[in-house]
Amino acid sequence: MSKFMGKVLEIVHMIPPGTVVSYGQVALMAGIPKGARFVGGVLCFRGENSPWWRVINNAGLISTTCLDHTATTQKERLVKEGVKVDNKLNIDIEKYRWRPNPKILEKLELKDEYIQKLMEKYVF
DNA sequence: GCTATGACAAGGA
DNA sequence: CTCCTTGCCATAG
Repeated sequence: MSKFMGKVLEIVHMIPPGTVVSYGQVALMAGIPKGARFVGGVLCFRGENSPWWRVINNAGLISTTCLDHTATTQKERLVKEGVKVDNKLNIDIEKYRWRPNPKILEKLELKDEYIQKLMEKYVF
């Protein structure tokens, strides 16, 4: 397991139940500002032991194509945690988005510029 | 080291 | 919001 894979999984494990994050957010927190696509690959390959269903795209839609983790399964898991998902797999991401504490960001040993972007984009 | 690939993102229409 | 195009990154082989 490479260091980025570990980082991504580590972050996914931190996501609290009932909240969701976008691939781009996870990628940014992992130190890969534009590696959103890579996040999906990691979740498909190593998603068995991670809450992969709390990760959706920035448009608030479930977009999994992984045969082992179907969209319907993801929807059910989210609904079970209290997240509303309509028939079109649409989620009010801004309402359920996870806003990580500064302590967590600090723990990830992120560069200041990444923290700045996270604060501007998601927390602030 | 190079190419192809993927559960994406951002910007324009 | 939807649809299309372009750019991205790390990984696998």
